[in-house]
Amino acid sequence: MQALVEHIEKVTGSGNIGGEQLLPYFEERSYAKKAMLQEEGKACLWYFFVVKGCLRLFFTDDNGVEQTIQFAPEQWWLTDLDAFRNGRRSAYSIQALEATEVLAIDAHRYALLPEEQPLMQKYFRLVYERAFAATLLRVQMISRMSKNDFYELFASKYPEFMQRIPQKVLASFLGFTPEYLSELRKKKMEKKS
Amino acid sequence: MQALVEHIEKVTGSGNIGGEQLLPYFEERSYAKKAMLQEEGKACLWYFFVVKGCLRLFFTDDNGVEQTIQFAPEQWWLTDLDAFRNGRRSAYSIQALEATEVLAIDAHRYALLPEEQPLMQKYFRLVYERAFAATLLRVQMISRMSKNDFYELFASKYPEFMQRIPQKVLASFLGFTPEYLSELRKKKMEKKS
DNA sequence: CGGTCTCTTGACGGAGTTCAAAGCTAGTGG
DNA sequence: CCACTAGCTTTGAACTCCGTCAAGAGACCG
Repeated sequence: MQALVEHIEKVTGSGNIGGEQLLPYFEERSYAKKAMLQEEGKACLWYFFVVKGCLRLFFTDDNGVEQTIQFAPEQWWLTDLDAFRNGRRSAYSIQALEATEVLAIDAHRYALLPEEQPLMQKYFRLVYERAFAATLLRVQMISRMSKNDFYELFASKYPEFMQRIPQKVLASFLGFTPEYLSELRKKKMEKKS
Repeated sequence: MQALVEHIEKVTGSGNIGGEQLLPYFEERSYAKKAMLQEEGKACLWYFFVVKGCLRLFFTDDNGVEQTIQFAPEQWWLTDLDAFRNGRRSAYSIQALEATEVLAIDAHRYALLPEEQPLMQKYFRLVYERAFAATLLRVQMISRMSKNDFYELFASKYPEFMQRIPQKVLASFLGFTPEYLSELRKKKMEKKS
């Protein structure tokens, strides 16, 4: 809970938030590496805030290949937002990439939260405003840059994060095949030497 | 102003909003077709809510080709959010695709608005929550589908909108060249007959 | 009517995918 | 603590989608 309180203070710029007011809305949970937090096609009941570790959101395409849409390391929120908001079945699965601790909130309490805790109205407004701006940037990256350039940009921006995740998963996130990622890595090594 | 009030009521589910409270925050403006509302490289001072008509957000790439990032038809908000929020120069231009009426708000009043009008806190939270969810879907579309499939999906989802915009602009939004769009259209016509 | 801007057509090339097979690594059970 | 196996990563060849270039046909504005 402390991790969330810190994040709220950081985002809203307010100090002295009583964590105990927020406690009843959430459940604290721990998952082992590779544990599934949400399965494709099932009801989407939870929204997760990552305290420690890392999650990924993915689906399985027509060829049976897992395609990763989003990562959520520490201090990120993750769910199939569309399904969660509208009470639909999730189009995605969520899996822990590492041993991960989360705060989980259900749709009912998520709806109450901003109404009962006014600061959360502001908190979520700012969180989404940022997330939206970041996603717009990503749309641009994906559609304007070559896959090679996108890979290099990602590699230079999040070098330590690349150590944490399997290449296969990274390839699907960046939007190409593991084979091609392998080729890019090879080229890059050759250039450096 | 009426158009914004209706949108606020629709999004928040609240009735009876006093439009006169909101009036001092905004300026009502009209633009002719092809008018520029914002120019690449200049300060990003305004956030636009489209009352009537349609705007587009674009930049000019290294080859001098205009690349369209977003459209904003009636009831959409549009600006370079990153530049607007952080007081930076805009990386994009904004142009009217048709004769367009907007409500414009500057960064100062935009910051005050949710603080002074509590309902707007909720309104913007919901607007961004939706926009974020929609953009995530778009990221998926762009990166997982072939350009052909993406075109067909867009064509089936927004047939009337496609009539409103030049093909060149549509091609850059969908992420490919006008030449290739032309080829796709041809293929589709042949299939239908 | 002209002239410019937009849309179409076709030839060609290159980036990225698919398929198949061989080396590597890491987790598992004995 | 080692050996085995399943999955991950690398390699290479063939192929496909889509961008680039160039040139012609329409469409729109003065």
